[in-house]
Amino acid sequence: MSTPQLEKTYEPKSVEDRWSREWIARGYFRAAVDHAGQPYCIVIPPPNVTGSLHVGHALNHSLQDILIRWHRMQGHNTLWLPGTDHAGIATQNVVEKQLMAEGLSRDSLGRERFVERVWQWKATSGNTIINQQKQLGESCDWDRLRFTMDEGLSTAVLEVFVRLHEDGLIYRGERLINWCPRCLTALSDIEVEHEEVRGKLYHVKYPLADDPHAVLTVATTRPETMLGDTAVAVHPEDPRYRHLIGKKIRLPLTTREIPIVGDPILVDLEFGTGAVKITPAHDFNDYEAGERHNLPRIAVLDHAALLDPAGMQKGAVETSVIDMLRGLPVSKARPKVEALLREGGILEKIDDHKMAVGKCYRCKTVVEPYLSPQWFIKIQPLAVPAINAVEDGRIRIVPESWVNNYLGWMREIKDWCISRQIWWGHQIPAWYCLACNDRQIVTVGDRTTILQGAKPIVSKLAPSQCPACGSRQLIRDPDVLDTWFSSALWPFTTLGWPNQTPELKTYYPTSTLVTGLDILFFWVARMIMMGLKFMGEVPFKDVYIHALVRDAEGQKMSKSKGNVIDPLHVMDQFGTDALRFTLASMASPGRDIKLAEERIEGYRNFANKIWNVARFALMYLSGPRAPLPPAQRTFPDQWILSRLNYTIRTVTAELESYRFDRAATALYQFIWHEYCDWYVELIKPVLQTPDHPDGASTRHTLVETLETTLRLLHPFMPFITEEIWQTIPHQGESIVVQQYPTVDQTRTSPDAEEQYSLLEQTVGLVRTGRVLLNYPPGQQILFHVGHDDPHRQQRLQRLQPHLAHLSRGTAEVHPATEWPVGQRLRLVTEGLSVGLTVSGDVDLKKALDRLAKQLAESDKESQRLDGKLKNAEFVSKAPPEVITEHQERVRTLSRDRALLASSEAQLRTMLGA
RNA sequence: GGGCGGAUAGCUCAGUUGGGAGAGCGCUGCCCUUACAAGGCAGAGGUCACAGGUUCGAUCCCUGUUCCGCCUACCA
Repeated sequence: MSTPQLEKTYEPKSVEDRWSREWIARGYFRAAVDHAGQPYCIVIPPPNVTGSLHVGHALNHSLQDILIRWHRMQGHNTLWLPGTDHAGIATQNVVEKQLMAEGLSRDSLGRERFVERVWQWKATSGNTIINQQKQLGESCDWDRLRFTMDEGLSTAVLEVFVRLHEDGLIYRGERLINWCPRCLTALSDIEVEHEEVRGKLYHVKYPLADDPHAVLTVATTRPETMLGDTAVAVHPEDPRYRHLIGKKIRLPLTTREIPIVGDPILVDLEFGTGAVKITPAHDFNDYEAGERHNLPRIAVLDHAALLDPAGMQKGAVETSVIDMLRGLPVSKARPKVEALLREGGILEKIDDHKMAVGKCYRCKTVVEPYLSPQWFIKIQPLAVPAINAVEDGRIRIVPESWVNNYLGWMREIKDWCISRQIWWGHQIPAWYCLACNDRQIVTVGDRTTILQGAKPIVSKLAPSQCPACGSRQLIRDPDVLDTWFSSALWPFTTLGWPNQTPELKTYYPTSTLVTGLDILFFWVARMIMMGLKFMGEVPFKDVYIHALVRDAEGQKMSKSKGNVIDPLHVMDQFGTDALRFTLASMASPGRDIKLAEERIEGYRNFANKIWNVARFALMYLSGPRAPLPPAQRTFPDQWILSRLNYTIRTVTAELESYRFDRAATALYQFIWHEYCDWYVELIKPVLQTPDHPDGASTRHTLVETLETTLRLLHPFMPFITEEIWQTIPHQGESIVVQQYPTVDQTRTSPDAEEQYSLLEQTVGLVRTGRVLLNYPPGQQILFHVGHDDPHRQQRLQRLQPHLAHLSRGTAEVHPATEWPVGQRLRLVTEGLSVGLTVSGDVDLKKALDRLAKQLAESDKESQRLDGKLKNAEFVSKAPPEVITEHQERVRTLSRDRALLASSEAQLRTMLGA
């Protein structure tokens, strides 16, 4: 009988390519509503269509694939739904860069041709990450691949927009919003990254209007915005200034006078000078203060964050100043203003000052508060149900520590600015009648602005005429929606909503959402709000939040730092399974992952270990195999089955609580240190003896355990498990669709486990003795073993052949008191004695050191325990079982001690002789 | 400013009802023993950040301190 041969080392590359194609071709990942089993569905966090697989994706996707493969094997009706996100700003940037290289620009093409161009780009480059995902072995239903700009999803976006508008939850208005002067678009609050910088605090003396010699000194970090000041605020209870409230300031560099107002919210008595300038058009706090005091808003910066002559004119800035500053960016204007103030003798001082600046999360340009008409979602009515869903447990966030984070954010959530001034995305379904809005629609050059107050006609389809005046002259709102608007709908639009599809009925609510912390607010919170609003049900039951992947030093990976670990490179070098297993094993909750290549290499070695133990099994598999009931099998077989059962229980329980790290550790421990290190060594004598009476049963256990273990491991290491599984005896066509192992109590054997503990302890002692006496590993030795406890003494008797084999020698099993007289080294632990014959002239120094050390440790421990037992309070208050345990330990220690001491004495005699 | 998380072996991290401190990697020594040198065996290495408190007993529970990380915030 010929058995298949495996190469000596595992070569992942060809195996992975072959199986990732084959699995898809055979349709194993395809879901169908009429499949048997309870539905289990995950929608993938759609990566940017511009993206390529980075290690964060690798982690995120590996964990999802583990969950999905696990549930598929458990017989669930499993759907993992893949897709990509159109990533408005990012994608537009990519294509614009391409155009620039061709000497073209977005504006030169015009909107329609530009959008066409982006679609072209998507058709050629948009599948990069999808192909890489397949390489990672992701078992998504690829036939259901979705894109946020698909026709179906786009219809859903229109539906949602119109319904929210009808419900009064979407409105348009002029507000101060975050504006990226490079992307030339609005951003939502959470698209702004705050970064602490060292800035300066300028103290500027503002003269009073009715007494130019009296001044009020204000403190500001942005002196150039003073041109748009419309008031100065002091605290109404500030004895220094409160008499000034109601008076006026002559605003320097302008010809304006502005009022002094009292504002307890804006002003902090302790900070700066206690007087604050108010610039409602360029600062969020000032904007609100302006509302409270009915102040005008004067914008002195334009949409590119350049000093705007028109704005300055409106602000009555002195003509010479306007000429000096016109068209300058803030960075250049600030020193000029500073110089002007200094010349005017009104710059009191400049202090160093720590402050936070907001930057665009896409391009890192400093974001400006910018006054402009935008679309918003009134968020409070959506947030309340989303808070409830988490509070009452309909949604479980894992790890739980993020719950408060979520709730805190949701309770203070502000209206969501959803309009973006870009071209790539879902264009807002709103039209304006030119006739009715002639005063609100202004065209300057080729730039049309729809001012606040214009009346939009919101509709899924383009209206043919104005319902008010019947005019057919309509223009569409040029803005597109925030990308997160469509991804907030992802869990139900991907399943066919707004159509009531069978998929929607079967798989919604989805089971688990796996994501990184960074998009908890961007995405998760919004999906919950939208899911509850439009489906009336939570979008998923569990949210598992995993860590961030950092480099080995704990630094965030970034291209500019050059410390990125490229998952594709790593997969190429060490194998995909090794990478996946590494990421899973490091996914401990609440801790970031510091990824070093050595770790991946370590798990590459693990894969190789599995490969080789499979080779071993194949090598000895010829011959009959007999499946006896567990109780009738040999001790090693009973033991490994018991351990296997324990491992199945552990892995399953850990996966149920999303402890991928502990599940991975359990698998590693079992496979390497129990199956390979001990079980395989224990059964070698049987396998290597032709026609051994236990041969048939042992071969069966060997392969049964291996096969079960492969299934247990498959979600973590899909490729190698499939490859090996195919070569060993198995039923079925692929491990992908086999049943996940379940606990079987008949496999558990406490007796075999006890037997094993004694074996391990004994063999360990003999091997230690070997090293102490410098006996080479290959040399056969004679040794005695005995135990104080008669029950264990009997066990040793039964273990005799295993002891002899694993210790490479001849084992004499007798109670220590009956050992024949002779020169030997005796090692003792917990009542177990092992004696190695000392022959020839060996160096006994190492052995003596070891005995001395153990004696010292034993004494120390005895003293500690004695101390506790002599403590009356301990004896009276500690639970009885703890006390007896302590007493037992003291007894054992003193018996061990006596034997060790006699052994030491004997060695000394031998040395002296 | 507020909130959260972390501090355990040289490094990365486990440690779930408080009672003898663990793993992986690295390191040291001995071995090419026919599954595997990407390996085997043995071993060294830890006042569990610091200070108090609760308890018979604390790595674990409580309080405070220090250091690090993250999130969040309108000190101009």
